[in-house]
Amino acid sequence: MLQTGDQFLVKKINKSIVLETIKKNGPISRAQISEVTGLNKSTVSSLVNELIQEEFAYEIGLGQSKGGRRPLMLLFNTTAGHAIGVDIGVNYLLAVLTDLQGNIVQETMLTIANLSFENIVDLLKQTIQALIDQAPPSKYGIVGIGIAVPGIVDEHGQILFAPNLGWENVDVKSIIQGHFHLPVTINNEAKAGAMGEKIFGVGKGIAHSVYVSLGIGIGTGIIINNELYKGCNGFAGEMGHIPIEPNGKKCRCGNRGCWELYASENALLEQAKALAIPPAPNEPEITLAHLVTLADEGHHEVINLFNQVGEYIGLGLTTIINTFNPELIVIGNRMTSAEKWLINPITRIVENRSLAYSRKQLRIQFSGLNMHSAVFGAVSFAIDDFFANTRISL
Amino acid sequence: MLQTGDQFLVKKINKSIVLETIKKNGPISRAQISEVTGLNKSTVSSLVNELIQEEFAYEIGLGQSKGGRRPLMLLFNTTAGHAIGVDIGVNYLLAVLTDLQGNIVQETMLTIANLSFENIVDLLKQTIQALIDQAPPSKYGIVGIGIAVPGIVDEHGQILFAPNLGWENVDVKSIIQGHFHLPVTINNEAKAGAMGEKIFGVGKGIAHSVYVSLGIGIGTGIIINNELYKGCNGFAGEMGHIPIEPNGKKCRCGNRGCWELYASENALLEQAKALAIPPAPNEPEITLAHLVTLADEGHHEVINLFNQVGEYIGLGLTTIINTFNPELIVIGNRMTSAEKWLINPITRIVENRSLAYSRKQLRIQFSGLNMHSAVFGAVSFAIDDFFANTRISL
DNA sequence: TTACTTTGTTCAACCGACAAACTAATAAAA
DNA sequence: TTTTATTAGTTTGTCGGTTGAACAAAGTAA
Repeated sequence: MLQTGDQFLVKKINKSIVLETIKKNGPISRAQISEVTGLNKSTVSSLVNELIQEEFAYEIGLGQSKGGRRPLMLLFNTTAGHAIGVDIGVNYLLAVLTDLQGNIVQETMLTIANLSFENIVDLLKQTIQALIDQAPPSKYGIVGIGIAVPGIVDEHGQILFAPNLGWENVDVKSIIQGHFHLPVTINNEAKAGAMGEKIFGVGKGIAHSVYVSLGIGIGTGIIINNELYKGCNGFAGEMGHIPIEPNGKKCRCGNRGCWELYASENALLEQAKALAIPPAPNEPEITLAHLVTLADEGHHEVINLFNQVGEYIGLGLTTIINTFNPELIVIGNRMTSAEKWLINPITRIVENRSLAYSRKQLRIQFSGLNMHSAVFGAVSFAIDDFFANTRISL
Repeated sequence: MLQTGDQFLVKKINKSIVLETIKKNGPISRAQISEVTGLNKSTVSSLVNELIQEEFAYEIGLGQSKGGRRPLMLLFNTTAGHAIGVDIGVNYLLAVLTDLQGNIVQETMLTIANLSFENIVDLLKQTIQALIDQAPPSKYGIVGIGIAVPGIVDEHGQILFAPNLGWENVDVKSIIQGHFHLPVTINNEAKAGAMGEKIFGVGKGIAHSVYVSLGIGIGTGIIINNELYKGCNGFAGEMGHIPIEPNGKKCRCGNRGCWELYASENALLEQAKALAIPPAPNEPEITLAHLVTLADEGHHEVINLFNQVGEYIGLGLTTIINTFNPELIVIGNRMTSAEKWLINPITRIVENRSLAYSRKQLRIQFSGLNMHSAVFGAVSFAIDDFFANTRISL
């Protein structure tokens, strides 16, 4: 059964447009909204009044006159409700409580010692409960919980495979939903990162972009027509496993020469070990942070290593550029900390290898969200779902 | 300015749904349409009557009773108008006149001897005029002209670069539009092929698919959410130039090791030449058809060659599968004639190298449209534009 | 013949967007 | 200061579209 049209659909569309306009351009008057959106003044007035009733917007006072009656300025009520986002990393758990515009109210970061499923679920429950307890009272309360995980998630939010956590076929969604009786969305970490950048980061307002999560492995989140592309089963964007070296190293995915074997943090560290580069004095193993320090100190081997890995990153980006002709590529996750040493080889390869046409309007940027892309994305899923579902019923 | 909602939008949506339902499920009664779409009986009745007035649908007679009054069956009026599609190949020009459902009324195929721009434009004009002259009279006449070209086309229909035709920055759209005073759409050959398969071929009804045009070079057309994805400047899908061998052969695009250097018809023929495989007795150069014949006759070297090229094809498909998680990959263009010798290495590589999750629901099919994918796609652009534009005014 | 179904139309009700007329508030000009 | 023009926001009536109920038409089954 297709989505047919009726007056409720019209109202939903227009009300969304009005709210989005207030969110984006606030403080803004009714008259300006009418001008910007093309909607009639009276339509805007009526919709705005409903939004005020529902506490999604409020009047902040009179604005500057432009030669006539002074406008009544409107603002989005960011604290009509709150949302929770969680990023389950391989050895950490980052959780935030935000208002409806993604402003962080409270944040928890903890290191995971015991990787067992039961332990992580317990930590999840405790952390989320703590955040819920700290949420200021509001009209809509906690509107939802978004969770990002480093693994393969299907279209129903089932976690099929998270190798770095040792999980297979686990239903975190039902567990958390059953425990808190709140809407829960589960998404792959790279997809969440893509949405985080799209809503709160450098991807704001950009229709077609690709987020590349360069972490222990590599994942990508693809934004097409302002929406996350999930593919027919939810598995789109597993570009960490595109073949880059046809006869390259064997990957546990079954393929050979996968991109992430050459361009991820893991790849970098393994090669550093192979070169017998010593770890920092007080650490047992070599770390990314230490490699950056060594490069900063002028360590030639390490600088070459970054060059080499950067070139492989650029090679994968070439595939992305020629395939998607995106307006923006955002590079996120742990490897952003080495931006300084990676940006040159990346741009060199991209400029030499990708199609000039597809590259014309392209920007490549490192995430500015400071490792919060995924958690912001998780939040944005929760908030989007809230608006998509609640507002229909009006 | 965003697309706001009003009653006209609602009507446009619903009328489209009704017409699509008739197209897809006809012969069908008003009552059945109401049931299938969820629209009210009276709404359906009123919209159907308008469609009949406009000659987009007609009543074909009474159907079988299901225990009550016999239904009046409706059919889409495929000949309310006609469309023209042209596929400009590297040495041929294929043009068709079809009805509104893509049924071919007339077809012209001619070989191009003189590749000069002026000559091809002349041929285009003559061929199109001949088809227009042969179109049966109808309410809407020729609704549009769609043209597919082997090259890079921007979002405005400008042909920026067609290496195999020797064209750069030519405005065929304005020329043809000015000459015939009909709407003209220009698209890349692979994008057209993708739409052709989506509307008239094996891709019918499939939301996410990728069409791979294996011809002299390689191009791809990406269907996402039932729509062609063009990217931010119209250049998406240039996957012939994704790097497959990082230190491979130099490509004229500036990159190295591009997919099309290893998996296209050209790649196949060049390697055949390198192996000194002799051409057919009466032909100056080796051809694909002849290689297929040799393979059929058991020529080991040629069979190995097909295996090798097929494996490279599979390698690129792996990238497509892991990136897009499509429901369907359609392989089209000239290399389809070697399906028999390519299908095995392709599936072997795909099964060994692509992610099992992403592959679960995947089908890989060779085009059944017999080299007509692109020309059908060109037609579908013309027809789609007609319905998108005409019907708004109602 | 009667009762029940299914199909398609008609008509009043409703809902939302819109345009025009209105009130309100202000700046600039006389 | 008064007048005029301008901008902001509300009110009112109209228009177009979907909907549901009632109805007529045309059938089946017992």
